[in-house]
Amino acid sequence: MEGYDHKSIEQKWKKVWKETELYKTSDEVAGKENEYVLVEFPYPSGDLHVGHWYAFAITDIYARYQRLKGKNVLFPVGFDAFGLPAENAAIKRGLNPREWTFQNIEVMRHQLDSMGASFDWSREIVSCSPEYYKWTQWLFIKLFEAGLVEKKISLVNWDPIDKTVLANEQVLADGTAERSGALVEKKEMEQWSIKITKYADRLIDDLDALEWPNQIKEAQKNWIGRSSGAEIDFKIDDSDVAVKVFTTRPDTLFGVTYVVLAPEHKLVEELISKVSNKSAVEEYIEVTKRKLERERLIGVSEKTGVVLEGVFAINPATNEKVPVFIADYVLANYGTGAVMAVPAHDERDFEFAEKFGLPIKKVVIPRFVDNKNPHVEGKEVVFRKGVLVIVRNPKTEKYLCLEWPNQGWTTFISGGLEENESVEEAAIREVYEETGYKNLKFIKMVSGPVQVEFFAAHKNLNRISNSWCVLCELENEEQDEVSVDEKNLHTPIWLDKSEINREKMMHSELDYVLDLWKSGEKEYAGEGILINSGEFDGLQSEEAKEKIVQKVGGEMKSTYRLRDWTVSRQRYWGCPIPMINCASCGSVPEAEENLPVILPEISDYLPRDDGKSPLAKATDWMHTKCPKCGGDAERETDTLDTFVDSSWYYLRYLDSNNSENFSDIEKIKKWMPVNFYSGGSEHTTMHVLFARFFNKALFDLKLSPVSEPFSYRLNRGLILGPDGNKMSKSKGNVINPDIEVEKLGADTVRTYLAFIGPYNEPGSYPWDPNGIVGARRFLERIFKISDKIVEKTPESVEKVLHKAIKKVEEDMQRLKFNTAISELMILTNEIFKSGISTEDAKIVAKLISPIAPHLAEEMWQKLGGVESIHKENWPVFDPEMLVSDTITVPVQINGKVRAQVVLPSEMPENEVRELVLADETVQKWIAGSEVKKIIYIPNKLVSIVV
RNA sequence: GCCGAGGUGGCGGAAUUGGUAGACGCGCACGACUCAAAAUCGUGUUCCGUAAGGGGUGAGGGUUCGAUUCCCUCUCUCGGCACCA
Repeated sequence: MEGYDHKSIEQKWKKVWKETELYKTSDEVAGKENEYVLVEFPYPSGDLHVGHWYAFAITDIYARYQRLKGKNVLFPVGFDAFGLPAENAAIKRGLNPREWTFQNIEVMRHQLDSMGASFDWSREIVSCSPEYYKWTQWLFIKLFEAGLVEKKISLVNWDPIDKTVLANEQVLADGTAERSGALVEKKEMEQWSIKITKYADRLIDDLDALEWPNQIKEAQKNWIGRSSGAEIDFKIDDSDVAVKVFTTRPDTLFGVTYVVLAPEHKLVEELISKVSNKSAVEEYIEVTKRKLERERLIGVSEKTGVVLEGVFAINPATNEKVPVFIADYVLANYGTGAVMAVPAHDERDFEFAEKFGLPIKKVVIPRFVDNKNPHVEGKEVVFRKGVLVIVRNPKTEKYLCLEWPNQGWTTFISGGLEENESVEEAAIREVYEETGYKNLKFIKMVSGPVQVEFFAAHKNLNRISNSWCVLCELENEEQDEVSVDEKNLHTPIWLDKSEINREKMMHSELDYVLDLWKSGEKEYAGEGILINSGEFDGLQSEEAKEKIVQKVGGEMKSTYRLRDWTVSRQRYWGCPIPMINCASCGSVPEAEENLPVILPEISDYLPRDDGKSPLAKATDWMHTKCPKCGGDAERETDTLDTFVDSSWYYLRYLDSNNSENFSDIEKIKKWMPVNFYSGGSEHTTMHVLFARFFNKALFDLKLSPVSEPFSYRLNRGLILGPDGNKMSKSKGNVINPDIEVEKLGADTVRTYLAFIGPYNEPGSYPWDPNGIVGARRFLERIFKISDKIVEKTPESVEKVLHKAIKKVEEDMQRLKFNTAISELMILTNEIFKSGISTEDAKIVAKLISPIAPHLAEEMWQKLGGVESIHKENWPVFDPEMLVSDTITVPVQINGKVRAQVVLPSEMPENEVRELVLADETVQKWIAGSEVKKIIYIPNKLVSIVV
């Protein structure tokens, strides 16, 4: 028979599929469930790279599988066609951005077509077409009417290269622009902004119900960055103003020793008249202003700041006056722009306090529950103040410990404080009582109190002990006899520092104490038990938080890292913001009947340094009438961030040709939410978050029937160059899929990419030029199955076939296309050994059809199929075929596989034991030893212990 | 620093509930076919060892008849967040 000619096969079937409109999807098919399979629509850069293939062709496998499983599958495609590259090409090469874009789209349509993907092209959308952006504008106005859009002067991210404002999401951690790489500047500009922060809580909380990969959910949570705490007012002494601070640790309020304002804080202006060091304060503000945002972010270096001399804030818990500083470690745009500083319990405050010599007041002590000696229920609970003594012998450099033979512990010496006794006195007394050493010198406190909860076995009671840790030195080794009681309990031993072993130490707090002993005392940022906090002493942090907030009249509140979404872009190639500025009416949306506000043709696309869009040059277009009062007015000349276009496109696919509405609610109801959404991980905190927000807002406006748009989201992996690096022209490691398709065929590229690794994990896989040859070889073997046709499928092949039906089905469902293909390879190898019947070969064609649709269709037709294979149903496996009469079971002896025995399946356990023990190899291994135990896991293995 | 995902042959990866670790593919080696090569087909391929046997899933410990899988400690890689109060 002739060889596998991918070119003619693929051309032939693509044509047939197109002519028969095989993939045109109805909104409803009787008896079929709808399944919406979506891939992020591509930007028409004009070049379909391997990444697009990985996105679309592999998702197509899933779409085709779902179709075979009897679902009515929608798999649409379109173009996210507004954006900077078009405009930059226009500027650089004198092209019209529209023409440039549509030319690219034309090229990409052909490339996308070459995949043989089951797109319903009749629903194609192009976001830069007026038919589409009319509805982007309409939805923008709906959000405006709902109070979710506002124009405000804000400090924005200005990209000096692209000369436009960027959303926070478009600025990288090092302060450079994601697109241009320019160092982003902060500018105050009047911008349109969408209030995504109003939805912050729902955007976090609704994630819980979604069955998405954890990484995506966590990344979104981190990005939104909710922290729960409280806002508390600190009155300024001798005035009627107050500083509102945000804190997550109201339980440390009694430990506040100063208050810090961000240099940009509004109150600073007001307070500056009162300070006696005005010039120093003004200078500091000037200096921090000049520091770039980036330095402030990454700098992390030395704490700087200046005190407002003569200004004091009043701690509402204690009524103490504390100094007020301004310092740039406090950020103006987070929380309230002011913090209460608790140096004892916050690392940054601690650093600052050390540098400025401010007092450090400890109000929380760590609390430990000793898991090795937990409280025993029913026993008395006794509280005490205690001491933990580390005794050093300066001559030997060894440390004194006690061995408790009955419990197997080694501990430091510890005990309770007696009435009117100081910690130091108690330490020296305890050492004397327990070891007889007479001459001890107190050296220092290793730690303040630490609370530990444990059961004191020798006293038969539960203890809660606040213990101080003390370091003492032995002045000489003079020693008295100790009491018999003490002697029976424990023996003193001297250990090297390195021998003091956490494992053997009695109480859990020792980990903490040992750390302090080594590194010295610093701030304790954890939660614990309150001390020095008046009526709240002894409470745990969690409980104290609410009570303290209540007492001082504060308010429990959350703040977010998430900022509102600035959507104005000072660029040409985008969706015009459909707003009109009227001198008398203010900002007014364009009347609905006048939509779309068409993007005018202009000749000069160059962005301007003054922060205005190139559209400001289209004066005819700009001058218009106010829709409200009819007076002269001007159009908004900024365009929308392209993320607005892509925040709703999945709804437009459902009704892409509707000229009366953005999308018909009845159609949306049929398809939403999207069942499967494949995209790039770079969009986790951008597009996916914006789209979720948008859809939620539309849900609240009753324009979308669901509050979450995507019931499953997958961040797909990355295909690297053959050298293991990210593909890039400069590295010369770019694989052009068009060339691979030409050489080996679309089916081969699909198979290879599906086989390269699991699709449901965002791994990165190098393109292996040999690997794709392997995929081609496999398809050639599939093609040659027609040479292996026999009258009746041999039983050995039949069994493998049914196993494959089951396994491929499972793997497709869980997106492990790599193992599905591996199973098909095993099946193919078996067929090559023994042959297969025509009818069963047709099943094989079905199994491969989602992966290699052209080849499968060709095979199907040659085997006598009439209709398209892609209209068939997934084969059903016969469970009978999966069980066999005999099974081979491994025999483990002492955990090692030593023999294989062949058993009839369903053999009773006692017979299995007999048979196994009689086995020759088993005999050899157990000869001379006594069989202690035999474990039989039916049909799995036998384990013998001797 | 916090949060998340990971670490398995020369390589990509498999092992779905604790049950024969390394499926399948690539590469490599040998063989068949060939004057020869390519293609194809076949055999082998975790490491050490001629073998018997032993070691082995980032490291160390634990639970278990049995651990890549569960628990503890540590380590490294990748991703998100980060002077975020």
